[in-house]
Amino acid sequence: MKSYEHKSIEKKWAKRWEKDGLYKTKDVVKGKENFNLLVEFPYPSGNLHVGHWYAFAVPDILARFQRMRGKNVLYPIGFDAFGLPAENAAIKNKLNPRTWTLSNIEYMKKQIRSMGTSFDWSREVVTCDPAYYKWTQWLFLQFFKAGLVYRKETAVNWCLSCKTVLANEQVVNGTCERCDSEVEQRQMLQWNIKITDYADRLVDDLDALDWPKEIKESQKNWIGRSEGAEIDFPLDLGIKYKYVLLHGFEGAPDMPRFHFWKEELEKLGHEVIIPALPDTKNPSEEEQVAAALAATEYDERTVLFGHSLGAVVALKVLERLQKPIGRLVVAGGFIDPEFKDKRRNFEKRFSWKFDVKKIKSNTPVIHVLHETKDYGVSDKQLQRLEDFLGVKATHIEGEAPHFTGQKERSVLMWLRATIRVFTTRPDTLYGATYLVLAPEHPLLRQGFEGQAWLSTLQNKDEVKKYIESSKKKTEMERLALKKKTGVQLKAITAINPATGKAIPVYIADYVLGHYGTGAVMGVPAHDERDNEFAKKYELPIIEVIEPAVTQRAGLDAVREEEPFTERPAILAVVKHWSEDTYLCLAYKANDARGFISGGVDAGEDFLVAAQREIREESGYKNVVLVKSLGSVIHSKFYSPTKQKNLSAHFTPFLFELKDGEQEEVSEREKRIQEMCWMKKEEVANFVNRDDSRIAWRRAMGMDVYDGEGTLVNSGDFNGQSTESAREAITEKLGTVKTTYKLRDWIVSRQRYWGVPIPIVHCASCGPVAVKDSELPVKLPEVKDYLPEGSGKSPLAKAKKWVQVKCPKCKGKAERETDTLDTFVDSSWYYLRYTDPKNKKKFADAKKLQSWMPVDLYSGGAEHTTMHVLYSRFWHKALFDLGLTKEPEPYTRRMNRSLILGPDGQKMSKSKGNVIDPDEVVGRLGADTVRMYLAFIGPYNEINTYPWSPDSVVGVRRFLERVWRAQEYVGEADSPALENLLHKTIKKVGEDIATMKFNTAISTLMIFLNALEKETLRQAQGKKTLGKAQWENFLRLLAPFAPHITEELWAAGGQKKSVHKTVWPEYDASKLKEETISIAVQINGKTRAEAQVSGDADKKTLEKAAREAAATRLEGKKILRTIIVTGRLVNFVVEE
RNA sequence: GCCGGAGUGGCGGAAUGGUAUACGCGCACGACUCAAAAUCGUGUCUCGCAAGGGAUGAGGGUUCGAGUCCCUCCUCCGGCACCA
Repeated sequence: MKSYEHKSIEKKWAKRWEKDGLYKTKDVVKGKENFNLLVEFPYPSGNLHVGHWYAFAVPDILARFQRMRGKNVLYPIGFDAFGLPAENAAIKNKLNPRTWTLSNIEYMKKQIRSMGTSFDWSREVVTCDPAYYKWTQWLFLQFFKAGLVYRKETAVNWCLSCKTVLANEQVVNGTCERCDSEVEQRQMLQWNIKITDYADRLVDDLDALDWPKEIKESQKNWIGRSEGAEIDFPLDLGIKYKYVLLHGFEGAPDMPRFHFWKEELEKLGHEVIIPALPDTKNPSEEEQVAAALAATEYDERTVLFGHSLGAVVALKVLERLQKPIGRLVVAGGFIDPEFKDKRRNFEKRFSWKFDVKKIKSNTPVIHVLHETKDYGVSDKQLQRLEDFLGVKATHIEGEAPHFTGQKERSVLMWLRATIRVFTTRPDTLYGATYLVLAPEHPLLRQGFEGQAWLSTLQNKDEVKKYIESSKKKTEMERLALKKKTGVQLKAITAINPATGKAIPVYIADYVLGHYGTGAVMGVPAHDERDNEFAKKYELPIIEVIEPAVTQRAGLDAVREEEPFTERPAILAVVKHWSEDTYLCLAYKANDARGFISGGVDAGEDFLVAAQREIREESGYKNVVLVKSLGSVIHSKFYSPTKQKNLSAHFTPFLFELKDGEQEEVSEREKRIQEMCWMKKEEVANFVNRDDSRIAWRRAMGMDVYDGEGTLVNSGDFNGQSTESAREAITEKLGTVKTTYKLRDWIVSRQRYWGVPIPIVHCASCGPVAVKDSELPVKLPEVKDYLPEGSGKSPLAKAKKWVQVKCPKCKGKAERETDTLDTFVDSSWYYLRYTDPKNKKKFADAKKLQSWMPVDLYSGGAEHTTMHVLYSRFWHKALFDLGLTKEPEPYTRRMNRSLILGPDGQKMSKSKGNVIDPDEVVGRLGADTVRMYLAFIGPYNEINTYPWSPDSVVGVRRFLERVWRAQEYVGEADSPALENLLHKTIKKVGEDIATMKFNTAISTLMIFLNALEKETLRQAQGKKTLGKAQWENFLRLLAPFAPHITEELWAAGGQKKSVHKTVWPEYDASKLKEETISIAVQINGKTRAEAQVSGDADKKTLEKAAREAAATRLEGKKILRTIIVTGRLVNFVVEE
């Protein structure tokens, strides 16, 4: 027999398999079920590392196993070939990024082939291939046409030294990943994809997926959905206006919305006039304008508002005034009678002629509000209005179409200055004692919508300075300086809509501009951050929630269905007279630990009651009240001593003992609880009752209670639970709103080496999609790949390429020069695998259907919230467009572990701990490396495994012993090994299916150990193993070590590849052992063993066990005997 | 801080609520050898001479029986992080 020479064996079979097309996958095979196994395709960095082996070679075991189990398996591979490293290398070495990338791919393909993986290379996908990115562009345009893509001024990371935009992942701790220099936030026009439209579905659809919990959780976390309310706080700017509100066609001054606006404006001290316009069912210009003019005097403090036809009247009024007013607001207005739904009878009674010059000279500010679902006013009409007034309309979703709801709050917002806040705790509204705006808040923007709202601001310079300084603050500084800073907007106050009270307004950078509305209400009593801020700026802290806790676990958990006994009570934190210790009680009946507490008798003073309780429970007589510990703490629990549910309302106090004078505590009290003095730092851990914990935190002055409870100081809502108050207060004073942490996906990259965005900019048509027939828009050749300092992509340097004709109007136009984020490329590559060569479609629908969804997707944990989330979104969007048939792309997702260097550190060149797989493969063989990586630990759990150069040798030894074992193969099956073989077949199959490759391998090792023992020792080297047994063993080993098994298989005379054979079946009848050893336990502890036959019944087991433990059972009374067939007998005896 | 995961020999790890430490590495001793390597054999949680006892991060609970289920705490790892 030759020795095991892995090099020649592996080379030989790799060649043969490829020649035979062993792994070519057909889309449909009759009688076979399809199985789509996906691994993340690699970036062609140029060199394969151990991580790649772990990612590709280990799942290959499953792919091979499933094939042997009769599945038609798709195991594809490709390259994620666009991206920065190529461009950086190109800049550095003056190469073409394409050349660099393609040669890397060639090299890596060779390396990947050395793994012995069963990839179907005929389906290879390369994202930088125009044949691929044609469809990336096409899919992007489908989204563009569906309105999922938009351009927006977005804050981007700008590296001051590289003079380019960086992706978030390239910003590490606020500095540039490459050059370590400062990164600044800049506003730039960027292409965005509306992933936030899918936020809800991306969260909700997770429930139905068979994914590990941690992956689902981190996606949920990342999306960060929170439900709450938006509440409007009107501003009092110190100026009183006169509002003239003009109603529309068929309207009247007493319509609910006019009533609402009037009421709200009057609350702020403004004057409101709503003239009744005549002949409202049959209106004429002359009559209506005259009525409006007669209603009042118009001057610079007048705010003129017109709704619908009222807007036309308002414009006419302005035409005739002698002096200007303060402001004009129109909602649902128009200047011509061409409505999109129907004609109106006033069409001919108005002139539809306006003196725009006059109008504009009579008002310094014009606001045009357009309702997004307006049924009458058409886009064309709106456009004409905008053009006419020279003002861009503000698009708002009203309460009802055309702003006809009962309370049109959004209109009100534009009538008066309003700050809208988002909160998840509307129940704490009465405790809002100030407002805070983010420095980026639109109200603060210079010349905000032309409004002079901040004209009365007293400390303009200070505010400006603060805004400037926070803009300059880098992310790093913001993180480092966690202390809250802010500046008050002086002479401006907001009105708390619940209390009607004036509260101060601040700007502070602890409020984020991009989350919620960019403004928050400060509730210092119930929010830690607000509390910190309020303390610093000495703002009032008003408690509006009394904590309410319910004991849910343990012996004092409330008993369901039993009634509660209400009782007023006290809770006393008592400090030692000389030491820094506190009196705690441990209740004997229920393991509860807390402070002294007790009921207050009818008519009894709370302080007196507290002193009485201290005396009764501890015996101490002389106490002094230090302070009251705030509001009542409501607590529901079960009292074992009283044997009933209690609903206690504790008034908490802090006392200090004057001295140690103590009287004897009654026997009854001693039975109930034990008293002890705990050191200050130990109390928090010792006390386990929630009510006592709250009291303790208050005693230590660190309580900001943000839990549930009962409302106080909240007007009509007093006494309600926080839960119901959230709904009730939102209903009355706000609107329900859900916000997300997830932001839209910015896909613009000002980089060369990516997919060109297939859009053309035309001066008259705006951004226009490139025609399908013109796709792909190929990357132009440029001289150098350095980004321009201006933030333009290097594509802009291809001047000729940029100049095109507009696909719509054929006029002069320019190509978009940004490229797409590479996450776009990888958002759909798994779809292309199903039909990689299709020239007419991104993939054929039938082929998609035969392979999608992916059965198992294995990849790195770092992609959980990026690639995996993006591609789920992408797939859902395609689903909505009817391009895919299923709403989720991946049935199962699995995150892979990380392979560390031998020193337990992450492998890196600088640490010198990098394992070169090519070297190890050369020395020990691909089979050894594959198998070692599979053996290192469970593949379906996330962990970190150091590469162990010693352990890898262990696997090599195993394969060498397998090689030698061919010598033991005779003709007749070994009866001694038959049972074990069938057990091995069962276990290995089960373990591979659940990706526990490590235990599958150990099972194979156990079989080989037994085989050697049997052959070498029992049979002294005779050929004991049957040929059939040996071939079964080889088939079990084949998915792990494909080369050596193929060689041994062929050496045994087989012509067909072992990888084309079927997985062995086990014979259930052969799994049973003749004799087994069972455990004999006494009181649950193993004390002896007994040998019984494999099918022994309970009686036999008990008899054998009694004999085995006879001496130990002597003189003991057996109370119970528990018999578990095939396992153990447990005697429960008297101690 | 919040969310998630995990703590078992010297190391990677194994164990449907049922004989804890399978399998592999390492180590020790032995065989083979002039010798070494390779290979093979034996042993290898801990206390104890033994009989026995103890141990799965710590403490408690449920159970005939807990590494596994429940509660409290500690430590480590991952993610998010002023998200209102």
